Amino acid sequence: MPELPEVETTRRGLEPHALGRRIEALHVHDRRLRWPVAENLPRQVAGRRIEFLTRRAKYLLFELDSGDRLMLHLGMSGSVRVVTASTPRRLHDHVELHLESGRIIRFNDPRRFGSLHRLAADAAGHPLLDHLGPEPLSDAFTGEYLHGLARGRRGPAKAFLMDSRVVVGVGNIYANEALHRAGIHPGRAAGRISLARYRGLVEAVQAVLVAAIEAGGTTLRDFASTEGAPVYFRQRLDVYARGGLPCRRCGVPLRERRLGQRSTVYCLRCQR
DNA sequence: ATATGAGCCTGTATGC
DNA sequence: TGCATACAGGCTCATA
Repeated sequence: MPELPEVETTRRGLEPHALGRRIEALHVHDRRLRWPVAENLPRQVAGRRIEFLTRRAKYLLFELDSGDRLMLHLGMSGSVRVVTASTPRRLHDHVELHLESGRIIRFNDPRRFGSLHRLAADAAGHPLLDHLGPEPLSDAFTGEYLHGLARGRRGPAKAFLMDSRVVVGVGNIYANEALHRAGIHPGRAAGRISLARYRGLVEAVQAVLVAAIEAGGTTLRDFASTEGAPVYFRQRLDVYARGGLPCRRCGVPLRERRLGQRSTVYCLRCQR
């Protein structure tokens, strides 16, 4: 499932193929994504040039010379490949961005939890972006910030960390990893964690994300020649999907339970 | 206001 | 072997 590192790696892989290119056409083969793709989208972006490719949370933003932005979310199972017209379409290739270079950016998404929107140049914002918290790798994401926001909250730390209004880009895998690294029990009330420990959590989140982005960067050299982005990076994970296996730090078997409808793995001894 | 649960989907793994 | 069922999860929405 694409988390922030996968999205960022996708952005970097796409950038050399997209930047400065004109969009010849946008083909939508299946509109039924997380939200239906607007019917007039193709004609709104046809002929526009891609000036920048940026990222906000897990959204990829194609900034066009019209001032509009194309906003692509990979959802859970989405991935992108750069191909040419001779590459046959695969099952679940829902959207194609045909570039004047002859390259095609193909979006594949079996579960269709992804989405594609247009942000109009004159629009102030977008409902999906307006309430997002800070980027985890930005200066705004600090122990002080988390500690202050958590005041009085009784909900579990893990849910707090995964709340996109608190901080974006921390999905289930990296929430599990970061909490283990920071020694915080995922079920602990968010409001009952000290400032010092929140500082440690921020460091842990950043370390885990940076490591994953670097792993992605080495896995993936060129989108066109590697047939696109692998959805998963084979990064070493300490706790995720390791329930019952020994904790890498202390050796005690890791616990696994569901917390907030999500699989949660932690060490009873290292995480308090 | 915060907190919790449902639901969108389909590929994969498991159970009978 | 086949079929049925459970599970995975990012995100928003509805409800407590």
